[in-house]
Amino acid sequence: MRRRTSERDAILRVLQEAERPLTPAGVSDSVGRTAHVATVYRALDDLVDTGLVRKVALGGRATYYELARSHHHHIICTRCGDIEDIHEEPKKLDGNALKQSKKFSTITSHALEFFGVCKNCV
Amino acid sequence: MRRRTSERDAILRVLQEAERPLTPAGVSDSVGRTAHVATVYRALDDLVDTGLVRKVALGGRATYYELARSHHHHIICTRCGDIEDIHEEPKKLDGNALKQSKKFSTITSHALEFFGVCKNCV
DNA sequence: ATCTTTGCAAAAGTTTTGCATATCC
DNA sequence: GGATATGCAAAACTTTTGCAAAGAT
Repeated sequence: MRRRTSERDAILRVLQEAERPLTPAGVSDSVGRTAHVATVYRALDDLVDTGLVRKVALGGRATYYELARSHHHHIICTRCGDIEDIHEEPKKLDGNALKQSKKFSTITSHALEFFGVCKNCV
Repeated sequence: MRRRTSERDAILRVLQEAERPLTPAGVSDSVGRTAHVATVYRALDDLVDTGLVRKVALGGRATYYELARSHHHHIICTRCGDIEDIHEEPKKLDGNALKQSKKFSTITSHALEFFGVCKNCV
């Protein structure tokens, strides 16, 4: 069984209040000494397993995590790093991909990230 | 100016012969002592700038690189790690995303990765 | 009481950097 | 010759792990 602890509550709260995906280090900074970095890593892994949190690969050196709210993707500004949410129809994407695939019969998830220069940085 | 060296040639050759994206460590293993790991990192960065190579975020702890051939994405098997190429119409994706965005007026690139279980692993 | 989670500290893995030397043009 | 790239070694990060102590059910 999985247990509820004050550390995990704090980590979830941080993710809820963040308006953008956070790295484990970012989460750790926000929770301060409430939870050790190692705990943040372990808790994030568990939360991903649980389905409450999603792992986001934005291409930087670290991994990002965000609360698993409604299905969406991101546009990332390659100059300032600003991030905006983009909503897509996942079924259409997955269906098109599956139609082309010879090796796969099921797609369980997908990641779609856009990169550009935001209006502030142009 | 950017210079052509035997190390970069070797690195490009490795990427050409690979049928899947490679990590810097993977490239380094393949080129052997022809190029130092630090050289691989620097060369890959330059090759990305040049546009010959693309950076691929597959969600693992390391970054992957592949030759920038025709525009495509990947399906990754979450059990065995097998990878298959998927071709999409980038303009349609980017156009839809841009239509929704308030902060961005240009999209320079995007990354789309699918995850599933391949037929061998089912 | 038992099983899970935490903190700490150490290790493993990834990426970056300074500097002297070698290489390219 | 002058600018750029390389190797090496060290440093900076990111992530994982073993273990004893603390906490949850």
